[in-house]
Amino acid sequence: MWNLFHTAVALGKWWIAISTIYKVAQKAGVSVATVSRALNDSGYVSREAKDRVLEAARELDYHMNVNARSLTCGKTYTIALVLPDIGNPFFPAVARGAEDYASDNGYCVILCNTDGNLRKESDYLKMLRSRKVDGVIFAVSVASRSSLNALADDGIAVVLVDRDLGDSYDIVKTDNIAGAMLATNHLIGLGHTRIAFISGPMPLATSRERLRGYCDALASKGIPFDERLVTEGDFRMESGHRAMQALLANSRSGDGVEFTAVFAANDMMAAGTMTALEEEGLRVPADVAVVGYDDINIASVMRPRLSTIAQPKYEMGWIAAETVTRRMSEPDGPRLEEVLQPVLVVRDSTVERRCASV
Amino acid sequence: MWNLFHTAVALGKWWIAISTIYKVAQKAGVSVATVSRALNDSGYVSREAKDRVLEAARELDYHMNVNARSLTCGKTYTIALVLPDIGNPFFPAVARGAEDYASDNGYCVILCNTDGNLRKESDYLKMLRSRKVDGVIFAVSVASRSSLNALADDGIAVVLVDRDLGDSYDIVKTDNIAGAMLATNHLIGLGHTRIAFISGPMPLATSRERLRGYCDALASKGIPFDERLVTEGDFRMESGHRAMQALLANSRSGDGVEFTAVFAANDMMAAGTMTALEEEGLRVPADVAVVGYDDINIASVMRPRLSTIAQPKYEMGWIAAETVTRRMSEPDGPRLEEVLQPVLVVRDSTVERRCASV
DNA sequence: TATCTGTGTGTAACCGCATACATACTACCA
DNA sequence: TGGTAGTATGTATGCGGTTACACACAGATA
Repeated sequence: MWNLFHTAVALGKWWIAISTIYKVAQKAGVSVATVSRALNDSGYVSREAKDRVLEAARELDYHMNVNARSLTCGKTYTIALVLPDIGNPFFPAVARGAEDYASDNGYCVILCNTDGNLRKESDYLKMLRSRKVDGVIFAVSVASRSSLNALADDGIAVVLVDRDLGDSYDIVKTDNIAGAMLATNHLIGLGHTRIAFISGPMPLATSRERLRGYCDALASKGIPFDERLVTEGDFRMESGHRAMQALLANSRSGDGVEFTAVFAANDMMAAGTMTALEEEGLRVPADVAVVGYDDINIASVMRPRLSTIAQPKYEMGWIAAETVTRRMSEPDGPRLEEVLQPVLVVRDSTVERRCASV
Repeated sequence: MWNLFHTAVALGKWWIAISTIYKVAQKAGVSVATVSRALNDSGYVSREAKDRVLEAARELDYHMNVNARSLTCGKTYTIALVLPDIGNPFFPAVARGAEDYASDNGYCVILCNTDGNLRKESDYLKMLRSRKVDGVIFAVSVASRSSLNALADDGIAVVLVDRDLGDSYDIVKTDNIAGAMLATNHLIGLGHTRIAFISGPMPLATSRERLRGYCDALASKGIPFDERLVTEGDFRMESGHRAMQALLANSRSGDGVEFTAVFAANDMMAAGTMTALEEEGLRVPADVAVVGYDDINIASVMRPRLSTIAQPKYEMGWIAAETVTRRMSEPDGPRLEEVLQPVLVVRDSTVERRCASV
C-alpha cells in the first residue's frame, strides 16, 4: 500500500499514468497477489474476484510490464536472430520463418546484423547475454566459439542455422553436399564436363560442404577435378561478378582452363556471374550454363531465369525457432540436428527454352 | 547482505552462477552502491575502490542485467521496427539502416512483420507497449491509429517510415509525388503518351501520392488521364503480374485502352509486370517500357535491367532511428518531418541498349 | 578551534511483478 | 465435534539493479 502511494506521486514527474498491478488491485479492492493470480490464471481466484480484477484492468488500460516479469521469472520471452546481413535475400526468408514461429508462441525477435565481422559478432553476443535473451538463432560467420560458449554457460539456448560449427550446438541446415551434387550432376547430365565453381568463403563449413558436393559429383562421374576452375567468393553479388571475370580471364589465357558451365554457391553470386558473362558477350546458357544455390525469391525474375538449388528457407527459420524453444525447456536434452533436403529447380540458365523468345 | 546470502543459495537451482552486483560487491569488499557507481562512472568513487570493483567484475565475468536496469531507470534501450514484410527487399534495406544506427547507439532492434494485417499490427503494438520499448519505427499499413496513440500515451516515441498517416507523428519518407513525376516524365520524354500505372494499395498515403505524381505529370504535359490505365496492386510481385495481365486483356479488347509504357509503384510489381509481358511475347522496352520504384538491389540484375526511382532506403532507416532517439529525449519537441528526394535511375527497361546484345 | 565544503561509502527503499507462506473460511468425513 | 482437505486471499520478500539519504572524514576557511 505504501508502494501504491509512492507510485501515484512519482508519476507526476512523467505526466503519464502507466498503471501497475497496485493500481489495479486498489481499484478492484483486492491485493496484488490476487491481481497477479487473476491475470495469469494461476492459483486460486474466485470467479467474482477475477471478474473485478479483469474489469479494473480494462478500465485502467493495464498492460503488464514484461521486463518486471522477466526479473522475477528469469524468462524474457525474447530470442535473438544473429545474421550476417539481411541484405542478402536468403536471410529475410529465414527471418520470416523464425519470426512467425516466435510471435505465434509469445516470443519477440531481436535482429542483429554482423556483416560476418568477428568484432560485431562477439559484441552482439555480449549484448544478448546482458539482455538475458532466452535463446539465440545464429547464422555464424566467424567462429566466435568463446562468446557462444559464454552464452550457453549462462543458460541461453543456442541454435545454429544454415552454418554449422562442428558438433557443439543444435543446428538446422540443409544437406549442402547433396545440394551441390544435385547442381553439379544436373550440369553433368546436360553434357558439361568443364564446370567452374564459385565457392563461398572457405572458413564456413557450409562453403566447404558445397565444394565437397561439387567434387564428389565430378568424381562419381569420373571427371577430373581442376582446381583452376574453383574461385572463392563471399556470397555477395560483386564477388560473383569478380570471380567470373577472373575465371574468364584464365580461360582465355589459353592454358586449357576453359569451361562451359558454372556452379555458384549462392544465387547472389550467380547473379553477379551472369552479369559478368553478359558483359563479355557470352550467352547463358548457350555459351555458359549457370546454376545457383538458395532459390531466393528473385531467382525467377532474373533473365534468363536462374536454375538453382532450392533451400526451404522459411522452414529453416521456423524450425530453428521451434528448436530453440525446445532447447530452452530441455537444456540437457540430446543435440538436435535438423538436416533438410534441398531440391533442384531447373529454369532457363541451364536449359535453352523450348520456344525461343518471340 | 541478506540478499547476497539468498542469492548464493537460490543459484543452486540453476547450477549456473550468474554474477550480480552483490557478488561483485562482496568480492571487491565494497557495497552495491559503490559497485553501481564504479560501473557506471556516476557519483563519487575513489580510484582504488573503482579498480577493485572493475577487477572483481572481470574475475566474476560480470555482465549487467539490462532488464533489471530498465526497471529502475524506465529505459529499455530497445526500439522496434514494425514492417509489413521483410520479404520485400525494400524493407531489409531500411532495416539495415535502422539497425546500424541503433546498435551504434546502444539500442537493440525488435523485428515485427505485420503482413499489412490490422490484427497483427495492433497485436504487435500492444506487445511493444508491454515490453516498454523506448521507440517504434513503423511502416504502417492499416491505420491502427488508436494503438499508435496508446503507444504515444505511454511515452513511447513513434516515428513513421515510408508511409505517412496524416500529421500526427514524426515521419521519414521520400517525396513520392516528385518520384512518381520523375518516372512519368521520363516515359513522356521518351515519347510515350499512353502510360499505364500499377498502383500500390490505395489505403496507403504512399500509394495515393505516387498516383498523384503520375496524374500531375500527365496533366502538366497535357496528356489526358485515363482511369482504365490504372490498376491497383498490393506491392507484391504476383499482384504486378496479375495487374499487367488485366491491363493487357483490356488493351486487346479493342476499346482503345492500349498503352506503350507502364509505371509500377514498386520494383516487385514491376518484376511481375515484366514477367507478364514476356509471357505475352511482348518485348521490354520495344513494345512496352517499364519503370519501377524503390531501386531494390536486384533491380539491376533483372533483364532487361529495370529503370526505376531510387529511394535512399538505408538512409531512411538510419534517419528514422536517429529521429526516434531524438524524439525520446525531446518528447514535446515539434513534429519532425524528413522528406528525402528520390532519384531517377535509367536502365534498359525504358531505353533500348545502344549495343544490341551480342 | 569550530565550521564548511568536497569526497567517498554504505544502508535501505524502490522499480513492477511473482510467489512462498500464513491465514481464514467452507465443507466434508470420521 | 474435531480434524482435514480444498479454496480464497493477503503479507511480505526477492528478482538485480539505481539512487536518495545519512554519515564519515579530509582539508580549507573563518
